[in-house]
Amino acid sequence: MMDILGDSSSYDSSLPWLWIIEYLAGFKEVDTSVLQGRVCNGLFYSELVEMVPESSDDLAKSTREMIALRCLEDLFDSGDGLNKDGVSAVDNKIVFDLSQSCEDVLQHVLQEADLKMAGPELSKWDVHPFIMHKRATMPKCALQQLKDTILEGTHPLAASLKESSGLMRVNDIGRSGVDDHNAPTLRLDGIGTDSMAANGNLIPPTSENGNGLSADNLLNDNLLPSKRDRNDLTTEETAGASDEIQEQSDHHVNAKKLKQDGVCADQSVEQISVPPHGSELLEDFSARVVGVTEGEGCDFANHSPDEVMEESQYPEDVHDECVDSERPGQIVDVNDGALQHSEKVVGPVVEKMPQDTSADEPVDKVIVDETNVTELRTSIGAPSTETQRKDSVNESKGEMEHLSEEEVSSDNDEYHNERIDVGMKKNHFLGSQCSLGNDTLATDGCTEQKLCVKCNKDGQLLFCNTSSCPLAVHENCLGSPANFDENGDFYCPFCAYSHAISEYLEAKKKASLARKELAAFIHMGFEHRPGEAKKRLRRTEYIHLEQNGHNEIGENGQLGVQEKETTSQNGPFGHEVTNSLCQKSLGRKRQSDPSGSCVNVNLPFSDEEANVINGTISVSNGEKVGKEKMANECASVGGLEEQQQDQAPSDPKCDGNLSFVNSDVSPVDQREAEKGIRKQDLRRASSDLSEKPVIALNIDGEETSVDENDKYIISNYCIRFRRQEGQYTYRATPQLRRKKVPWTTEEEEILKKGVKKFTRFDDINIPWKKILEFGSCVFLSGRTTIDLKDKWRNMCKGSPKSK
DNA sequence: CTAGGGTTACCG
DNA sequence: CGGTAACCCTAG
Repeated sequence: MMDILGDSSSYDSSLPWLWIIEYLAGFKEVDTSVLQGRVCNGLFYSELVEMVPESSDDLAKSTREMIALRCLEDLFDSGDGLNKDGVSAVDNKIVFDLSQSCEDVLQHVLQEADLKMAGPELSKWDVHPFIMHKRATMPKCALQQLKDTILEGTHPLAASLKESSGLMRVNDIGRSGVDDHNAPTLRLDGIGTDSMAANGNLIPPTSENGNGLSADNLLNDNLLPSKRDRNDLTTEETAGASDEIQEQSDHHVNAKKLKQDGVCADQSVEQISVPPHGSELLEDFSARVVGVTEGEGCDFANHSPDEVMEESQYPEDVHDECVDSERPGQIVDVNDGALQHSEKVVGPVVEKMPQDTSADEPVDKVIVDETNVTELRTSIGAPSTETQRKDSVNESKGEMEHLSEEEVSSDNDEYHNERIDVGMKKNHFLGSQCSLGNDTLATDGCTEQKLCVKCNKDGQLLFCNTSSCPLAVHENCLGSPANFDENGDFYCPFCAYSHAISEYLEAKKKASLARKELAAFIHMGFEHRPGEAKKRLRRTEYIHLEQNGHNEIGENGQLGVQEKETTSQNGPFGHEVTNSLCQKSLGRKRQSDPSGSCVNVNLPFSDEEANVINGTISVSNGEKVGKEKMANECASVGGLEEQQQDQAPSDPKCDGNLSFVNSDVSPVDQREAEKGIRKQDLRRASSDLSEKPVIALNIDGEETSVDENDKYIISNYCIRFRRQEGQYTYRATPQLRRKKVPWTTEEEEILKKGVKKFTRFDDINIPWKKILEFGSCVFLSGRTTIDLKDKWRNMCKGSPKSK
């Protein structure tokens, strides 16, 4: 027998075998990183096989395939797509040892999918449907059976395996009377937080695995919210099933801990059945319920009706992101295992639905469940991905494609979530309607018995035409006209809605593509008349800086498209364009060739001047840091801008068009702009680089000089810039000077108070920072400690007594 | 982080 | 053009 788990002969009882078994048996999405270097144990595997001799072949085969698929998934989860050598790429990506021994299988799988032929173009979107399909066709009963055998403990090797796998810990501790024979239950009964922590096997050893993952990390970081959510479900339900006070206490302790992550531990089962994030939960639910309740039902496709539907209907959308985010936290822990039990008790079978854990935007408004769901979602939806989303501005690459995808992705997230919600709602619905008896099979039974899911009565029923949807309902019970497609097939409201979302997403993609093409078209237009465009740009004093090879207004006058759709009041091409460009442009400055090539700068003054100025620009490493901050801040100016939107410069021509705003640096004092660059002082001159009129180009490339109003905004821009310049480290490159921002009387007052408050009579230094914080609510946002100091100095000059 | 000298913008 | 407020730069 091939030792697919590696060839290490060491028998480390602390290895997380539980995870491995869970993973293998249930296609669990284990966080494989924690298994790195720990999965080699030939003895263990041999024993496993020995315990299930009749299925050992299947075990080996399916295990290898599962692992290979997992490798494939991991690879594509990274978004890299396949390299020319898919397998080697996988090897690089998949760090845990299992992959090594599955190379041949993976190779085979790849060939089967003809993936290698696709090469670099192959995207994970192409792969996931295949993977899911592949999985659906693979048996997993052998592993499930294996686990069962271990847990039953009748086999001579069961004891040792039980212990080394970690199964014993959860199985032996607090097995309750409601255990199901066929479904070895991993329970948390009697295991409080402390005992869990003490149970080394339940949580991967921290230091040993080399991942730096602590138990807490695993619980709090690796486990995704919904996973924890489910844990809560588990514990809560279990508590409910037991009268042991201690047990409940432990559960609550556990729940409390988990709750810290924004999970409401007090959610009822029903509430939990519609979790905020849903995806992982669904995944696990699905897999587990199948494994446990269906016994020999090894057909993955049979497990979750909608899964197949989703599979077929949303192959692209569903799988691209669904695995992405579920992976990091997928760990089979005790709670995880305990869920099996809970599910059996509870009943509702949560189907696998398209997953989208990257959905950082809670879709409260579309949540189909009642009560606390919205709150749940809100509390959980954001954490890990929120920042990523926010980073979109900073990481704006100026690539149309990039942004488009991002935009679509963002939007899709919402609808992925929505679909998840629909699916969950469906399950919840089915569960609540059919599983009055605490049996997950009740759901199936309900539909199999051809009873209306609404009234539980038979009669003239409409059956959802989605292949795997079990829903049957009386037309009268629908509450609205039945949905029939063009073929006259009925689709239940859940499937109909899911399908509608799918179509919507598809349309979104098309729109995005169309816009991309439009951008390309525009780009081409300028390419064909570079001179004209260039002239225009010069005439309008448009400053262009090149970055990363992405053109906005290129040196040739090319107009690349930088757009970022926003939902701001300004519509799709509002301020974010400005911000993005602003940020980008600064980035360009940072990256501009120190040699002073002026090619990327279309300055509003003569070439000579430009050259002179450029010659003075040198970018030191140290400066990069400072400017990096500036760039970031520039992006953040958006917040300010939003606040000022009512006053924000606008030009009718820009509305609805692709607007290109010279926000390269800060906008501007119009008067200064009129003066142009006439000072010989290089410092001033280079500062003035930024003080050009804001120019907006409409889609035709016509420049539109933005209204010169609103110095306030400008001032704030400048202030913000300066603020980020930070601590005035040495700057080789002259910086723009901030606009003057007069002190308000309120500011002066708070300054006085602050000085009084924080300065002792004999103090030599005044803690301006504290004072700034003290009066932060009054001080204008751009004020710095230096400003305070200077202002105080001036105040003292004018009125020495004030101090 | 702060102090203090220097610089710039603005206004009368 | 000078005064002043605000900002900039550098040293410690």
